[in-house]
Amino acid sequence: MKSPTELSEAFRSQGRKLTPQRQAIFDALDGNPSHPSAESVYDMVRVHMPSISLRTVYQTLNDLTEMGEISQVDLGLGSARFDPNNEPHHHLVCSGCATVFDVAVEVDSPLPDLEVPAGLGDGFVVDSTDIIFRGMCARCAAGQQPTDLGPVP
Amino acid sequence: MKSPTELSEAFRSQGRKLTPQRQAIFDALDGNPSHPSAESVYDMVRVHMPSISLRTVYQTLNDLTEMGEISQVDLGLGSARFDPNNEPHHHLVCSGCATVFDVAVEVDSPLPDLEVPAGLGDGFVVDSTDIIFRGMCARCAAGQQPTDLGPVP
DNA sequence: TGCTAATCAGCAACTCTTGTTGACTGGCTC
DNA sequence: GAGCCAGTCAACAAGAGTTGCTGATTAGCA
Repeated sequence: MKSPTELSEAFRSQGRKLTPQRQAIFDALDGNPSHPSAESVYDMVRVHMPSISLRTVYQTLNDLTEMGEISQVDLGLGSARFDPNNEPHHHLVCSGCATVFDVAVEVDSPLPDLEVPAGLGDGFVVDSTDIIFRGMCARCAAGQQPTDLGPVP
Repeated sequence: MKSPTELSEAFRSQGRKLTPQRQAIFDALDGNPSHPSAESVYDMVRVHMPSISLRTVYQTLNDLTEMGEISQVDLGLGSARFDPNNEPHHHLVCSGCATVFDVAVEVDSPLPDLEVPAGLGDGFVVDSTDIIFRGMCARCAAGQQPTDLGPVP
């Protein structure tokens, strides 16, 4: 993801206005290795700006998603997660603490080998491939507390 | 998935009661190649049993999931989908009509090649791998109406 | 400084799902 | 067949997550 400064420029260059609320959200996302939910971003931003509303956080996250600066991923955790990592990657999801890890995996052009029920998926054009590895992170597997990143609600 | 008759037996053998509502739900799922949502199953069942409640459909689908007869998948479509296909498989999701197709894909032991940020996901034990191919089905890509299966809401 | 469109906060409402509750019923025993 | 009871039912409401609406506020520009 771009730095907060670069994001500010990108916002301005698109005719969007730069507000303190948005800057606070940029800061919260900057260098954040977790995959925060909107609620989680809201909590982080409220520390410095208690008056901000959850509505504004959703709006700004959606704006960033529209601009392609972050991506919205649904990992089946009940809420959408926002991912500042724009490199091609997939996800490890810990079923213990709901922490999400990025992971780089090469999947070699899977489509030619697809076995699709006749008449159903043939002719399907694949735009993107999401791979989600579910399991337990080392800490949870060891019965310890989740990593320092903690559960991202 | 088992046939409605086999499911009835399975229910009885587990001490669960067999009600007309449940049988109607078994029938709706039997041989259903789509990946219906609870609401969609509800609609199908209501054709023959208008008095059934959505609550009962959820309850029965969850019972079947608990019994391992069907599986619940979250494909980021806003609602859970129930998948009678118990064979190992992955999913094609059409972003046009939200139709879900089953697909058999071999992914060769991906973990050894994982590149996980140091200190984060190392030691992660993978239980299951979900692969979701997103794109357009042939009909939607051609700008036509969705397949006969129709949009599964 | 003043204007204007974009943005804000707050509220309500929406969708999906599940908890609660009192009434009903399938399956068992007698 | 009658009676019992755990399991199941429908209806209602509520919870979580998200978004639409609206009047007030504000960033950015001239």
